[in-house]
Amino acid sequence: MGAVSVPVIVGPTAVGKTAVAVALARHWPLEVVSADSRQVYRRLDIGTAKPSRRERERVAHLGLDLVDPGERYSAGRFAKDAERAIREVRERGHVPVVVGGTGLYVKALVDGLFLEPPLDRDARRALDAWTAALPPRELLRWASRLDPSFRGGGRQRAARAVEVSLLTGRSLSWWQREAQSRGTVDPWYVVLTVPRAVLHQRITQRAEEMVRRGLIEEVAAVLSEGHPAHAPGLDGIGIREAVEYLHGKRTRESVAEAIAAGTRRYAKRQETWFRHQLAGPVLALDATRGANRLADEIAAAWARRVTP
RNA sequence: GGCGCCGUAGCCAAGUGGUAAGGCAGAGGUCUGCAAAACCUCCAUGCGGCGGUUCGAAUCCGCCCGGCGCCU
Repeated sequence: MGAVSVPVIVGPTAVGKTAVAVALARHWPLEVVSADSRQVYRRLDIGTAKPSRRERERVAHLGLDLVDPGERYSAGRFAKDAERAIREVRERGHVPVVVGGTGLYVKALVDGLFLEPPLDRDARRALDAWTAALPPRELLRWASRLDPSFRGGGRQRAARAVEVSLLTGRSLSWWQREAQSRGTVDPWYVVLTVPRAVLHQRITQRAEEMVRRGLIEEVAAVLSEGHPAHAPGLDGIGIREAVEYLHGKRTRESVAEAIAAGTRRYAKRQETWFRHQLAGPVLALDATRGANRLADEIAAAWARRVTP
């Protein structure tokens, strides 16, 4: 069976992806398959800017609230979850639309990752502890020793290269080259953009709104469940700054501005990703216009595409 | 009016005679299981202005401008 054609709406944070998806629901009986690495965490609703209850009532969203803040999620898990979600939506006779800003997740779904052999959990944890304690220079040396094709990229990637090599007996680049899987989704990309200055303005507004709507209280509640500050769910922009405040490491007044600054940098990285990493047809739309108008254009373009 | 201190990039800031550190912000980029992550590159022919001393001045001298403080 060949890949199925699926609309994939991407764009930087705060560009208005959710609003467009909701507006699109007037054209299609759609369900959103979220591609967002932060919104998978339960209870962190404000901090991850999840779609509102109202929006979720209008359009079903899959892929939110999948794990507790202490649990690690991953691109590989996402690819599996999203494939299943797409299948289920289709079985219901609805149109699956992938919506999200996590480029790697979209790539994992569309292009596939390499077929990772099962890694021994305990060995992995022990290795994690070892690489984490290694001086950066040493870790990089290990990575290039174990994987001659290691291209650098800092601690995190070096640790991954070391982990795969040591646990499987093959280098990471070997796996990437020899064990590549294929995605099951044929993407039809819609990239939403907005002039940088406008985006920055929206980001500032969103950051202030998060704090006003109770971000800090939300994070305090999650922290009180006993998660360490470095729990997987707590390292997102917004959450991080709230944790810093709650731990006395920054003032309450500085929280919103720090969130905005972090979000601006993140949005820039997202735009770089979407500029260079998407393979497939791309409909680029200026999202300065309203969601309804954008939805009209997307529906029209889609119809032109699928009806020869 | 007098005296003192200060003026270096959008912001913070080091540098007191040898050819402008660093950080933040910003821009561009990399990307195969932590990706809201991690990492890379770029960003002051110029140090408030004008003169002077010197082979050489952000650094020393004079005047001017701006800010702050104290005195009258």
